Amino acid sequence: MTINLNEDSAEALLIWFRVHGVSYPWAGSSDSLDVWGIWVSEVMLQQTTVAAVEPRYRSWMKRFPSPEALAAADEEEVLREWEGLGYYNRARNLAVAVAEIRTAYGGRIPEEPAELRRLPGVGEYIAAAVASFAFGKRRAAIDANGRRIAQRLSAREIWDKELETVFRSAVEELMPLENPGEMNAALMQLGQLVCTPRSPRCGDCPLALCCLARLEGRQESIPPRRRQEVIQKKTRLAILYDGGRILMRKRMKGIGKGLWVFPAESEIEGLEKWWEPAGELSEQIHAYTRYREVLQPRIFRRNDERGTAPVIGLPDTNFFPLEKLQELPMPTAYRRISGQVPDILNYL
DNA sequence: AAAGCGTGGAG
DNA sequence: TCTCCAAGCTT
Repeated sequence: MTINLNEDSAEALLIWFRVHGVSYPWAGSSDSLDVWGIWVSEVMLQQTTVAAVEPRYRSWMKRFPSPEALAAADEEEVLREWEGLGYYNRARNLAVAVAEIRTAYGGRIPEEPAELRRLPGVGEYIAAAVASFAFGKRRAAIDANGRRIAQRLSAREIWDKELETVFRSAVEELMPLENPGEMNAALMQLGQLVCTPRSPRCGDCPLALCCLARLEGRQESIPPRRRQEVIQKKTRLAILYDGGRILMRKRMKGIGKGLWVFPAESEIEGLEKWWEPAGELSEQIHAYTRYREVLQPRIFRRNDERGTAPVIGLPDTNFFPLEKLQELPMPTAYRRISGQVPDILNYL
């Protein structure tokens, strides 16, 4: 197997990057290395688009400008700040990692990839990215962009250990001694702007001449599309309103762990006995991994205000005053629902 | 080691 | 509207 990367193509790539590359807020300059910001950006950017990350990165760095600031925050607030980005374990891992850094490294973020790699939430990619961007190490950070580029350069339909080894050593060999991270950034942005998953702009590509997929006209079909079926679900939600407070449930495991949600009607013990429907809110779609769930929220109020307290029969729940919902981390679909609740209450 | 983990933007 | 998939990691 071959990858036709040489000094000339690497040079062409870097020149392309300097002309067409985009500078993001997390790009540390050589004189003001912001290690923390680079790390945060890498975590946010995993499986998440640059467009979605940019505004959230700014607010996160404002609230948690240093590892210490994050280490001092409680989980609820950390998740609230992460809300909307998804994959909430990333935020939890980051919080655990900064706590470890405080105790094991005296608050100093380690420079060596092997040490970074031991922190929770830091895998091969992020370790290499931080080491190269923040500390100038010659380590290839290979992400989805890099894999796609490698597959197209070599016209291989599968990404395997062999291709990884060949590509990694080729990249690391060509990384300049001065600012080697620029090579990683160049590859990623090439994948983002030119060597895109669909309709790659080969006419603008500095590597077009050494690309086998392009040579064979197979750039559109490498890598092959993956397709998986979407499972449809429909869930009725119970928004229980009692004495100015709303019932919420905290998810303790699985999807949305640590986030607060409105319980499903089916989860409430004796719903008809204690509660009466008082209005409907508009449906919301909660799409996650391979599910597409339609949420149908209904407001309920106590059918007998003077009776004994109703049985909820559901653990990890609590009634919160309306203003408090603002502070609870929720999945975004539930956040949209919570935004409608005050309007409905005006009619009660 | 295959599957779980969220969401929004782009086409 | 619908499909694809993104600067991955963990178990």
